[in-house]
Amino acid sequence: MNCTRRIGLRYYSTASPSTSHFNQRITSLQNASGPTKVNDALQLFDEMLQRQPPPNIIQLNQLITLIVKMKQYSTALSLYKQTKLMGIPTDLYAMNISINCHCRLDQVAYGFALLATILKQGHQPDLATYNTLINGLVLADRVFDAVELFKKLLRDKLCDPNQIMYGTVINGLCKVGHTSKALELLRYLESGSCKPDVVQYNAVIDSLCKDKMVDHALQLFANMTEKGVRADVITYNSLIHGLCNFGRETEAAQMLRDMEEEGVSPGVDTFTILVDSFCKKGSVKDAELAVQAMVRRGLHPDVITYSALIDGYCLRGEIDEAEKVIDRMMERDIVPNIITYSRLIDGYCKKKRIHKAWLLFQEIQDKGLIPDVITYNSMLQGLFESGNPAAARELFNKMQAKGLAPNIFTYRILLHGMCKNSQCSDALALLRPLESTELMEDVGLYNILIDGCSKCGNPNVAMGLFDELCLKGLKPDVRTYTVMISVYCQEGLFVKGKKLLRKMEENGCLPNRVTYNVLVRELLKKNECEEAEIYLEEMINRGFMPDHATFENLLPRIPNVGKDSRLRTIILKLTS
DNA sequence: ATAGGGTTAG
Repeated sequence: MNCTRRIGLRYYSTASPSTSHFNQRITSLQNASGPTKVNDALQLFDEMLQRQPPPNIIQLNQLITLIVKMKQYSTALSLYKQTKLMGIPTDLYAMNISINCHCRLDQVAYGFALLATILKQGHQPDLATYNTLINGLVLADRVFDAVELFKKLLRDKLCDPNQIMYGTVINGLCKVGHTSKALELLRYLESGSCKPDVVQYNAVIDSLCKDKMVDHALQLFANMTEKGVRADVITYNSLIHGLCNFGRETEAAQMLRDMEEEGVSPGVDTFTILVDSFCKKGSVKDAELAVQAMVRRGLHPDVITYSALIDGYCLRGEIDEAEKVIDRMMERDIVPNIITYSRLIDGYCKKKRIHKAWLLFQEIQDKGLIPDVITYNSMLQGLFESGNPAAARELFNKMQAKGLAPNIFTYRILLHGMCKNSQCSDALALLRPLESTELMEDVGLYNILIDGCSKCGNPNVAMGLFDELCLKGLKPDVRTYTVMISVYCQEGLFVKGKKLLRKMEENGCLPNRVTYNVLVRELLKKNECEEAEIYLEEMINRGFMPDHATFENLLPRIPNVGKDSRLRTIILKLTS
């Protein structure tokens, strides 16, 4: 204790007065928060650069790190450019921070260029340098390259990887869904001298949850605890999220109690996971209770929490309650963002209150908020469903004019809407320029088109689309097969329809309730009663009930009393 | 004494 103090004194006594003054200001900025933080840091930076003698690189690195933590990567890089212009010598820390900034800006190549600079200057990159680059590759979705770099470092003995580097690789493997590889690496770490910490476990636990293997995740969590690695709030968040995603809210709530018992404080996001999950399940009541529970702990719901509530109320059609949530936000000075409003707009559209939706859509733009693809998608769907395809088309054009790229959902909404309004040739024309893009790799889009063309009276086009999809190597799903069975039957091609029913099973795609209903209904419509009977029995044996529309076709065909028939027996069995 | 890894909305 005495010793450190003496060292500290010596440090400050040799420093110039301005150095300690700047140190103080950096420290106070590190603890600060608020909207002026970036500007304050920039101002301090300017002051420091104007000082003679120039500030040391350590202080500048500290300050720039602050900027990096606020995700202002390009600003950080421009500050380094300035220090270079001032002739202040750089160091490896500064280089590493710069590499990280380039990686975060999706410029891994620049990162590697800086590595070359380091080497050219005869310096030795360190673990942080390499790790930053590996992570940069991971961030750029080049996990394979990241793993290759890691292997090369091992092979050429360029560095001795530590926990953090293994963690980066584990995280990368998880990101691309190679959870079992990640788990393997984790186990390897456990057996070695470089023991994994909670961060590495978290990556795998989260990945297992996303792979729908929540129980495995829970097991790993237990493993980890046994090994003396304490779970943190992120571990619990992942597990609670995983449990909620599979309807295991009760266990999730228990997990929350457990974590508090273990002395890990849940954060706003922990509760928001629960709120969101209850809302999606339709129980806003429970969601509101979760909000109360968080407030009781002195935590305050944020934009995300409130947005989840809005979604919950909209889902139940309780749009008035959703509106009230906006008021609650305003009272607490929480500013709704584009996602908040998009959910409300979607709620209005689903309630067929298109006028309200449109007004809000305009209003938020007047406020300076910029609608994103999802906002537009909701509006487009709303316009189509309220019987205004022309306005929808106009909005689509406007969105493109604004430089907003439509996504696959936009096209699904648009094509569905157009086909429904007998504009399937326009729809096809719209897609022509997209033929070689990945948008046309979407089975959902084909399903819409096939169904649309057939309903517009173009069964041949529909059949052609199905062939096209198969030729492309896309995998038809239940909906594709169902629509095609319906198309074939409508065209009187019963053999083809029946063949397709068998083929879909062979392809590992089981027919569902809709498939059978469509098949039976179409056969009945075409007076193929014996065939219909066969499939009716099959569907019932598989536990599927005829739906309303099938029944309507079925009832007039029940033979009169006294006459016995299979159909009659089936129906009696069903109605008894 | 300044750098590198993890969760998180539609």
